[in-house]
Amino acid sequence: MKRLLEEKDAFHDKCRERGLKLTPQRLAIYEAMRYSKEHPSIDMVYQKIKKKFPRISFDTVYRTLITLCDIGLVKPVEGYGYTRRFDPNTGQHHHFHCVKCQKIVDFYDQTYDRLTAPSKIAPGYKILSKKVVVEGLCPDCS
Amino acid sequence: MKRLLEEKDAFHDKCRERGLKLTPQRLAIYEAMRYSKEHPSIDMVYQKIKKKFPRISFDTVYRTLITLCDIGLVKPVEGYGYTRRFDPNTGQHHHFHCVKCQKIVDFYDQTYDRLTAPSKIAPGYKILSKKVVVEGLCPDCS
DNA sequence: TTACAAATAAGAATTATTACTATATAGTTT
DNA sequence: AAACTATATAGTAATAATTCTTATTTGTAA
Repeated sequence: MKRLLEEKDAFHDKCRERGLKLTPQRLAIYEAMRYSKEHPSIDMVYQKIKKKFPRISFDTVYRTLITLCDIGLVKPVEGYGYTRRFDPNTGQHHHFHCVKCQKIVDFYDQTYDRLTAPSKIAPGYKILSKKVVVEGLCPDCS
Repeated sequence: MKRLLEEKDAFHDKCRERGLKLTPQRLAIYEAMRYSKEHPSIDMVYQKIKKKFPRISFDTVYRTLITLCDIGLVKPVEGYGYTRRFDPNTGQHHHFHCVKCQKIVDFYDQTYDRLTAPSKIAPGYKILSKKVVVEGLCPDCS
């Protein structure tokens, strides 16, 4: 309970900081993302939110997810040509993609975290993030 | 010139092997991909091919790129929610993505190539590929 | 509590992706 | 070299994803 309140406040502060209004829709979208594990698409979030806000528009969910990316509360997930998906986990981690069912699984690995940028792309390039993407078949599909 | 012929033959053989017919369209699409450096989208390939084959349909380009992926001559590129793009480089390499202009740059790094799969995702998961994706700003954008 | 900038809903427009069908063609086989 | 047949293609239509427009509503700061 305390944790919930703290997060709500963190979100509150982040919005304030950026001059964004704290609307119920925006908060609901953030919370739906925050506790999701499935790296949802815009439509998946929209379907979930609709249960609480039957009158919310798809566009609001769409814009809000982009906004949440802009302020760094969620991240777009790298994908292979299907729908865009989002990740509430903004910390350093890596992804496994199932090539069959398109499931995306987070994993943590210190070796991967410690990778340094190769010197070849260093000069002129400003590096913002590095991550390892593993593809294969998940236990359900293999 | 010799190299060109060899590649044409390699393509020829690969098609034969899979029971695919060697059509001028298919060859043109393959060659357009083969010598591209920009990780083109379906539409980029279509626009290029149209100059040689004004009557080619978008669908043919679309289907052919999927076919080329199926037979392993090109690979879909991991992307962040924009249009699907393809890579003629099927060897082990890694990508830099410019977050501003969406340019994708190949790079090679032996340390990255040698990464092993973390034990956490080993049991049950069948790993097919691993690659490092670096995001940031390219020299033109930074 | 009022004014105002920002956010929303609703729907339309745009762009991307995929599917369908009649015709044409590559690669045989006769 | 003519005919055959399984694919492949062009043309177009359908579906899905993304973005824009406009009128209205709502947080927030004064």
